[in-house]
Amino acid sequence: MSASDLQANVTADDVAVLAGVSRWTVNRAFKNNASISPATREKVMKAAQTLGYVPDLRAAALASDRSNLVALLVDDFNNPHKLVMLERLTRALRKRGWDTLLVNTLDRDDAGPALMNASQRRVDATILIGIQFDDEVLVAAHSARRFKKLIIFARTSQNPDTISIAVDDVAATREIAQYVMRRGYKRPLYLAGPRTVSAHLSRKETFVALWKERTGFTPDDVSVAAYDPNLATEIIDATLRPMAAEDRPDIVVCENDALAIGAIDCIKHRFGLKVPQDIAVIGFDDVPQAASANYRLTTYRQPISAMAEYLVDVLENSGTEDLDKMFLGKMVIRDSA
Amino acid sequence: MSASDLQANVTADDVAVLAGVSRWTVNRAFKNNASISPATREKVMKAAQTLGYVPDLRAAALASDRSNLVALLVDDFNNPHKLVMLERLTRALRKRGWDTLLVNTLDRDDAGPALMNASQRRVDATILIGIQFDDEVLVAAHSARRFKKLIIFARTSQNPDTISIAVDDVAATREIAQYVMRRGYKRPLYLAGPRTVSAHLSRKETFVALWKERTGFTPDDVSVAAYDPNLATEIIDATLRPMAAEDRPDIVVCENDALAIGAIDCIKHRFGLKVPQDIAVIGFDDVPQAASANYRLTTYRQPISAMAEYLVDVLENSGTEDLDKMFLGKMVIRDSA
DNA sequence: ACGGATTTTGCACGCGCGTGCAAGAAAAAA
DNA sequence: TTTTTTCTTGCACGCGCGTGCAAAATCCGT
Repeated sequence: MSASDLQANVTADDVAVLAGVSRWTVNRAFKNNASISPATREKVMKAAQTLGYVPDLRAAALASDRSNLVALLVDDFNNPHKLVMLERLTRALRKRGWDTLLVNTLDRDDAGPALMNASQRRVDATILIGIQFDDEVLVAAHSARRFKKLIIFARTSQNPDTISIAVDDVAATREIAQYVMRRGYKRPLYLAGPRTVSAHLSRKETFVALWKERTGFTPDDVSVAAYDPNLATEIIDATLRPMAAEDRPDIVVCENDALAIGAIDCIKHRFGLKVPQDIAVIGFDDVPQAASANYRLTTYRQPISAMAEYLVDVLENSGTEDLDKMFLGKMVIRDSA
Repeated sequence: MSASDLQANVTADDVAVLAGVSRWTVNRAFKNNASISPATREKVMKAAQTLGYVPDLRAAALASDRSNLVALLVDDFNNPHKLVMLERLTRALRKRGWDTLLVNTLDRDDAGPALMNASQRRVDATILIGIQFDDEVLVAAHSARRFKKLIIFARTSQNPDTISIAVDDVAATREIAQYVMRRGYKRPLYLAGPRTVSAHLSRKETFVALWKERTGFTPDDVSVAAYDPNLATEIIDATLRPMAAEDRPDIVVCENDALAIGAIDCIKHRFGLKVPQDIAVIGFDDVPQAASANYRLTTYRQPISAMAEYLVDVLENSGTEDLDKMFLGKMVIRDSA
């Protein structure tokens, strides 16, 4: 075997021999705040380099019971906003030394198995970026003590065993509602996604309550089974089709941009109407394509990066205090409403 | 401690005691093809359930040197097609017992560290779903024997140390070129993404060569630094702006849908032209929004699911034969060309 | 009920590293 | 120089499970 031939499994012991130190010193050289002299560290690193050694994080996790690994459970890949969240989260996590296990919750009944999956990897935290997880699963999972931390990202949850990092939906919805009123819209239609257990805190309920309180009228609302633009297109079609032109809503307020985009497509292409002149549309999230010339969507931007950073703060925090946090986003006014 | 109180760290030993078997029998009960009698397995499983035990995959990976874990390196979250690939890959992997480590390659120089990251977790394979990785990094990484398998997904690579699972770009581009000619377009403009090392096999080069061979004319081409619709919008704007109307291309052939969508936005909203009447557009990938009423994009669909399934086949294959595979997709004709 | 074929179960050892402390070396103070 | 003080290094033990084989249990036909 020539000198340049690298072995498949180089361990810290091999490096130790070459560097003339103990195995523990080798591992210390790779730790950040370890007490080791610069000279030794350099010596070790050089030996490691020639041998092609990198520490084995499996063994480290096993020995220390800390994996620096989080599981990200995702159950909806139709919403383009998920890609944004994935990017921001993985970026914040990796920058600060955390790795991410991406778990696709295959279908509605797969949340349990997916959680168990994460549990078997002994991740330090499990993060939910979805909407279909019902609270019962969470309670069951957490009461089994299988998760050090269970974090609901970008969705509020009043489950006490859970840490929720999300935008303040009530404040956001209030801002949206005020904008809609201020612009003089009279007949809003609320387009919502799937109904979850905690629906009484949802954007739809808040909007409807607010509108009724201010105007005395209860606005219409419809919902679809998933945050899928195509479903939005179909339900708006089905809703507007039988209406006389003068009965139509003058604005469709959507729970998020995925729905708003589907709604706009429907309004423009199925009915040949103009947005916002005939029917305005307002979204939530500010997905990348909301800014495109085709949509120019008025929407509400969540501070995803700040939320992701806070999430890592939470991970690095070992305390037991209440870590829920609500963020404020801001409206992005474009041309659709 | 009450009976319903579950300990934090239940090990196979605990379950073994409760079930009255040995520790090894407990772990066998959780293995798929282990030789164990149904009765014992059930007994073990019941004990495991009451204790809330699940096997520790870290320890299993350490002991067996197989992790059933793959790393997915992604360097571009702008292209909506990535979300599709992520979904299909994680689905195929998880259905067949594999977990996924999602690694965000933060910037251009981060490919090396990202690879090392995966290496430290001792993943069974590393999958690249990006375009900016240059071959040198790959060669260096693989020659260090740090990866059991290095798979390039949805992009061809002629690197011999690498397994490439991709659509046959030459065949696909030929089909597209033939379609463009058959429809009578005369002045195509090719819109490409970032130039990689292996550019001589790329869609652009193939298209340009083919067009020249058939017509004698070399079509114009432009490229952008990332597969970002906004960049596509800008470059098309900059390209068309100074042209006399009669000099404009009659079709923009795009390396993928992300660019095509940006091109359409530009053509329609910056120039007020009609697609396809004034300028046609053709894409590649068939992203979800390509089907939307706004775009109705003619494009080429890759068989991502089949490719993902094949990828898992490759993972389960321990042989050393050449595992590269080219897939054929199919054109999806809509209204944009 | 018995001998052999087959299935099921138990176990010694190792996977590679962390923890926490104690011994040793180096630097600072006297 | 000697004594403290501070840094640096070494180490026993354990983390939870897999491997491969041998012992035990079960099965089958007769």
